[in-house]
Amino acid sequence: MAYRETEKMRQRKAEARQRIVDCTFQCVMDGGFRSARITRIADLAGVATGTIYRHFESREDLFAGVFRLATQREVDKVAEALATEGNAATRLETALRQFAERALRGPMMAWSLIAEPVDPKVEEERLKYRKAYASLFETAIREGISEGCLPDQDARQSSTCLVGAIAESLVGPLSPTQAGQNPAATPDNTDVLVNSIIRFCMQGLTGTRR
Amino acid sequence: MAYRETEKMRQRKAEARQRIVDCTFQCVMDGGFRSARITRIADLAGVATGTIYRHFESREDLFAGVFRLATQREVDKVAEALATEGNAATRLETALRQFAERALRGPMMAWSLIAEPVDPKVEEERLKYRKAYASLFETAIREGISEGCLPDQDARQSSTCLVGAIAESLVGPLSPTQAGQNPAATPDNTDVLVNSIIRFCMQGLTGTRR
DNA sequence: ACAAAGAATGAATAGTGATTCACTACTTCT
DNA sequence: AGAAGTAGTGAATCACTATTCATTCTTTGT
Repeated sequence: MAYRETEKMRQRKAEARQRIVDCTFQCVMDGGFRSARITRIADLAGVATGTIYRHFESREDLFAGVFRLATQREVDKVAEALATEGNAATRLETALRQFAERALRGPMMAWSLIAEPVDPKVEEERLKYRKAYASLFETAIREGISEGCLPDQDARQSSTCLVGAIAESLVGPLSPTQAGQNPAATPDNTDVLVNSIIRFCMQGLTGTRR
Repeated sequence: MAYRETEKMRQRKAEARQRIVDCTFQCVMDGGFRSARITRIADLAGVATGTIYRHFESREDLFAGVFRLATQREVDKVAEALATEGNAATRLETALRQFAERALRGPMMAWSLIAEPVDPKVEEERLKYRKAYASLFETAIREGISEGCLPDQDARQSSTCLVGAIAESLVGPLSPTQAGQNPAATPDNTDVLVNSIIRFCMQGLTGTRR
């Protein structure tokens, strides 16, 4: 034998792979999955199109991976918010706010994750992503119930409703309108929007007027 | 001149058009928009593929039209439920139930309307469709507030949350799992599901424990 | 320096179905 | 019956990119 993969090579490959992922990220942030072309990604990453296929099964596969990564970031942030001090209700509120505010700060990516029409494999990831959120919320709701700060309820159902209510509330503001940007995104507007979403959600959870 | 469109012809064309629409409906009910092929639709309707293009600008256009029709049906049903006797809260509850039950009764179509990844023009229709629901709910909420059976709130925001909460709760049960059918759809399960969705929604609206 | 691998390349290909359009068939009117 | 126009046809074309793969370039060990 004469060639054997060495650490240096392994690393170089890993870097290329990372670059591909990063550039895909970039493309999605710019125009969503639909408009992200393999050739464009390859150009940005400084590799040939063929090289992408040494690292990923297919375009869909690459996208699913990137979707999962983007997702993980977001879910982690929410998990973090749920892991702070305070009673469950407060923590849930913080987490919901985190979710909404982050989405409004990176609208194109958020739209892609929440609402952009995507290929089946990516859609599958989206289902998982939504379930991940729901699971986090569900756990917190359970804690709230045993803590006594939330009334007894179907925690799974409530968590699903939370995810839906936020997602739907964001779809309008996030949807990329063809010409120009949304008028929405002032920090002021954001606050008002987020607060009223949260109000509904917390009422739904607590059954108490806010 | 020698040929002039006559009533008979107009009618025959209208029938063909209708047949095309109906068959598209059928295809979508079977497998969603993505898998609905123009050739298949043409075959079912008993016309040549070219004929479809004498009636519709494009596939996307045809689909958008069908989406809108399907939507109209659903929205009308909800409007109907909101137009019955009783206070606004009760009517809203009825309407929410109507929405959810109808969706679970025609799961593939409901999934296509609510969550299937679709082309941009169709997605546009979906946005309108969701707004249509939200508007209906919004009006009812306003009525509820002035009737005094609902507390003061941001009616637009609450209505959006309602739509989101229901839609999200249905996506799981509706999603076509590749192999075989969902275990979900017994009438019994349906009731439990629908009731818990409604509970959350009504708590969100009223701020009162149910 | 050379041989034996593997990695990278990117022009060419391929798969998919929507869409076209030259043609035929039909309707209407004189 | 013929002229003039319209509707219907469906095989051929087109558009679009993801994907391939024969070839070239690098790396590694002797």
